[in-house]
Amino acid sequence: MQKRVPVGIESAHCSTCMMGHVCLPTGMPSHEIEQLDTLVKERIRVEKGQPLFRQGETLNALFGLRLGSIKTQLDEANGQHQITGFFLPGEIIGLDGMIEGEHSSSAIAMEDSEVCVVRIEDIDDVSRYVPSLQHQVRRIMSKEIARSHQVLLALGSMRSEQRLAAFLINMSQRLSVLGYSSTDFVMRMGREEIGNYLGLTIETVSRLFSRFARDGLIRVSQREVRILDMVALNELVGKPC
Amino acid sequence: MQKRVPVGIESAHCSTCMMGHVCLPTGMPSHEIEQLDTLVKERIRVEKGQPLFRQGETLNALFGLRLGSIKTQLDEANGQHQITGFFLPGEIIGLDGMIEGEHSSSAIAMEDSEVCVVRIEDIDDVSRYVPSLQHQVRRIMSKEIARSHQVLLALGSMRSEQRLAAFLINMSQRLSVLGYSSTDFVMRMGREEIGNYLGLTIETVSRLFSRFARDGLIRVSQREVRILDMVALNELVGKPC
DNA sequence: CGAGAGCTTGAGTTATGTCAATTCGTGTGG
DNA sequence: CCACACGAATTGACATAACTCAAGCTCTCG
Repeated sequence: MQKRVPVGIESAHCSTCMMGHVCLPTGMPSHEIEQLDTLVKERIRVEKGQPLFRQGETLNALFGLRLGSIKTQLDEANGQHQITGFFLPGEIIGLDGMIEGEHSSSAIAMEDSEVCVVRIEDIDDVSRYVPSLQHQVRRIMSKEIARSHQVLLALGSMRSEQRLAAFLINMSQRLSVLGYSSTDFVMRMGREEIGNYLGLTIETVSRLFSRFARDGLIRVSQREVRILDMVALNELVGKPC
Repeated sequence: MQKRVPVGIESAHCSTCMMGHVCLPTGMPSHEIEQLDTLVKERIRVEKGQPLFRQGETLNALFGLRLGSIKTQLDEANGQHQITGFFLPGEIIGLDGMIEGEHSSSAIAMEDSEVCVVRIEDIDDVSRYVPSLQHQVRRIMSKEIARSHQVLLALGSMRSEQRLAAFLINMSQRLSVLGYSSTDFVMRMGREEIGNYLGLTIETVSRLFSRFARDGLIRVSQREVRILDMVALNELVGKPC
């Protein structure tokens, strides 16, 4: 069985896609969204653990996550890596590395996933008659910059418990936008991945989950989380020292 | 005296600008660069310590740094802040926050500086007849994403000495592109700012400078640095543990 | 020349990492 | 269906990198 498989394109139209309201077309008027329908010519299924793309590969497309979850990471020469983002359905992957036509990070599926392929040159074509598409792309890139600055803030100026609290709040918010419960969810990533992302060891992450649970902030069992005291979590992040 | 002053626009043409080769027009053919000459209608001088813009202000332009140096930072409710970038001449500021038309960070001059103002709507106008301008903007935004991911890597997975080494290497490289010596330069930021940026305290940064000097990697006096052993610095970053 | 900001250095504390042992959970094969 | 095996998570004891607090130094600028 292949690891990275094109799938039928029958319903690959932005105008009819369930994710439209949280994906690339967010906020565009419906008559313009229809004009995006030529944009996605291909969809790809990626198996859990397999790469959507690898750092250094040639880049000619963006990917809209339709289903599943994907992490991006910088791979270092010494075999280490730093996770730079966890992506949920509706989010766009591959925005870095539009530089010299080469991906500057790797993207790996955390569960069986499916992405819409949006080729860069098609973006240019379509935006000739849908100028607002340019705005959308800029908006999304800008959002990615702002997002990574937020992570920077966490890694640069928060203590471990604040980082994890911020992480949980962030997951909660993004999942609730997708229509899931904001208090009750399953994390798609393991402790090690959380630790790597937050610049902490797996043991520290584990201890923090236990402590949060003991203090009544959350209930946690493996990857299932229930947030019991969102107010306290927010206070933890907002009021340091 | 005003803190943020428009200056004469006499030579504000990208085609004749000294910074052209490292700024927005990088890599564009000269006949297209000429078409950018309508893009910059205004230049602004910002005094040392003064903001070019503040987090939350309305955004309608990007800024190309012409002269001086500027830092960007996220301001937190509690008065703290996290520096997210140090910018040198030729670099573009204001790429985050193209989201909801609001700056998501503040930009503050670290010395008397001067920026070219590029209004967003002018970008859209001009790119109608200079399509490659879109590519440039995407390229620059992409680069900013990749850059912040690199910082993320530093904060997430490097020890203090590696972070400082990476910082020095990065400064060295960027300055040499600007035509300055890559081994001998003056840092525009103080110890506190370096510490904030790298997620370290001022004392740790100071001790690291002393240690690097003692070990013969650099010579340092206040903000003047001379890199003596670039190889060792690179090894420090590349080969952890 | 004096004052203040910025930097350095030392001594002691602490948050987080490291190492190691144990438990839990899930999937596999007998 | 059970038992085993393996990876993931937890927990404890200990080590240490980095922080905090504090004192003193050194530029710079007025």
